[in-house]
Amino acid sequence: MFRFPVSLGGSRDEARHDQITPLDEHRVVVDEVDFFSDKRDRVSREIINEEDDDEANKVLVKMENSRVEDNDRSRDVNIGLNLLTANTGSDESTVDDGLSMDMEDKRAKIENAQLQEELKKMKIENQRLREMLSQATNNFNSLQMQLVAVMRQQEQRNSSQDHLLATDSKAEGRKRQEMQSMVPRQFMDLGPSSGAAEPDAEVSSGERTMVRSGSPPSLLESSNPREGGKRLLGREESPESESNPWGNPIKVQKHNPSSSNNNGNGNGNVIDQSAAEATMRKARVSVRARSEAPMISDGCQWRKYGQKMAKGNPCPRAYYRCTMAGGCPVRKQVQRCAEDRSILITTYEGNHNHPLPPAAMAMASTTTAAASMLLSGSMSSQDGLMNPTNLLARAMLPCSSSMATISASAPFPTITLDLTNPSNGNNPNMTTNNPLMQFAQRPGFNPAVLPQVVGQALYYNQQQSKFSGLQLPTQPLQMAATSSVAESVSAASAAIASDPNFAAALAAAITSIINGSSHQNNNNNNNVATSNGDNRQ
DNA sequence: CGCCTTTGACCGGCGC
DNA sequence: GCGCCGGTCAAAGGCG
Repeated sequence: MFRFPVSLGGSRDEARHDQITPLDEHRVVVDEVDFFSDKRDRVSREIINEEDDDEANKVLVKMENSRVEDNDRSRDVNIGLNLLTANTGSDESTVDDGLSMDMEDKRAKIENAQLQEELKKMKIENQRLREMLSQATNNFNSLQMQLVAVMRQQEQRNSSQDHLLATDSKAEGRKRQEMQSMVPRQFMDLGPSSGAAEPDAEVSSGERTMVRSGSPPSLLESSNPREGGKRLLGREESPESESNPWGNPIKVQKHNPSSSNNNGNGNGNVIDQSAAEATMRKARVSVRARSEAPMISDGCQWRKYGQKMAKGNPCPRAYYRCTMAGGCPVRKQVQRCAEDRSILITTYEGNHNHPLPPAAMAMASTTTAAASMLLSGSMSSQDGLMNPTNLLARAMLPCSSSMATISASAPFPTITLDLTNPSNGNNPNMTTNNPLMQFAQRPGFNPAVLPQVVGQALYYNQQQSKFSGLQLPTQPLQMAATSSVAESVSAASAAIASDPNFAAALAAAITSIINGSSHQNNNNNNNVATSNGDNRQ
């Protein structure tokens, strides 16, 4: 299972060999691999599915030939399919010279029937692999972030060790090492790969959700049964049993008053991880977008389960939960902005525990990335988590003064992605200067796409902020900023992989980030606070 | 009939 | 302890 990220991110052909070789149905595999290519291939397959069998074969051959330049395996399969038909004809003509045309027709019909069955099998297999791809893509994005975080921590640890040798006592250095080494474990435990790689192993008999829905564990929840114990069976897993589904971190601390100070004893890490997981469930991604529609379309199916009048806002707040799979913990709140009712504020919580359609992948990745980011902040310091200086000034602000913010006033960590016009911004031309904003305001833009990129970029920058700003306070800010830019590009690349249509605008945005990085160190964060003003939860 | 929305009630957290 | 508030539940009704 851990191969999925590698295969998706690296050489595609090698990955195919790894996974395909054991299989006998090489035809199917090639077509499935083509699934991974892009939407164009998907459209091609849909066309194929609508064709008659003979026609389908022709079209299929045509499509594979079109990809021969970059895919030798396609050629192999293509040849295989042709040989199947050609050999049949040639055999009959050479060996069975005396056979009548009826016999040939019968054989041809049999061949057609066989091909038909094979096509059906291929379709089923394609469907299955498409779901696997969705899962793997999601896992890949999260794993990639975790890997980079772990690698950077390793670097930071090395540098901090040097620094500590000169300044700190040995005991202090050991303590810091312990604190730092804790975070990567947390990341890995929280990673989606663990849940996706061994979903069955993670399912405990007491997990009502798993039993009920039969779907694989959530990317985040997958780690809960292992570490969290009973308290982690929140409402997202058993909605009827408890009232607080996401386990307020404060509450966790109440229940575990010695949590953060117990690193010394054996339970310290477990308790910290529990608190972090609770924080994870509380992590929110809020999207502000101009929309006349009651909801932005994010590819998921939602069911409204409540509506409340929020204080200070004449517009009611609607509560939705994901209904794409039973027991899915993902919920969202939709509310119009009090100041500008054309702005729709959609807040997402939780992570899906089921395969997602491609259209929904963006938001799922966003929530995962955001939760990881917020968790990582809470692991080291709530100050670091809530301090927008660390997070936003280093990558986002050069591009947009109000595009993404961390809410310090909300009772739980919230990332706000502002895709609206900079009504509160200082630069009225930002809409035209900011590539992301340009993309966000193009017709047909799905606001759900942008958060994926921003969330991942924020994650990386938050990581950088945490390590440089909090654990290594003496490190020059310039260094952190430079590094964070590179990682923003890395995070953005992952997003491109999942949404090719966004590549152009994103590339421009990243360029903007990089170009602006030289100025960002001196930027103040007034815009952050301003844009965050109406982010009330 | 099943699914969805609506809406009042309920519950827990939090501040005073 | 009390009240406020956010979040959720669940009954009732609508809709296809």
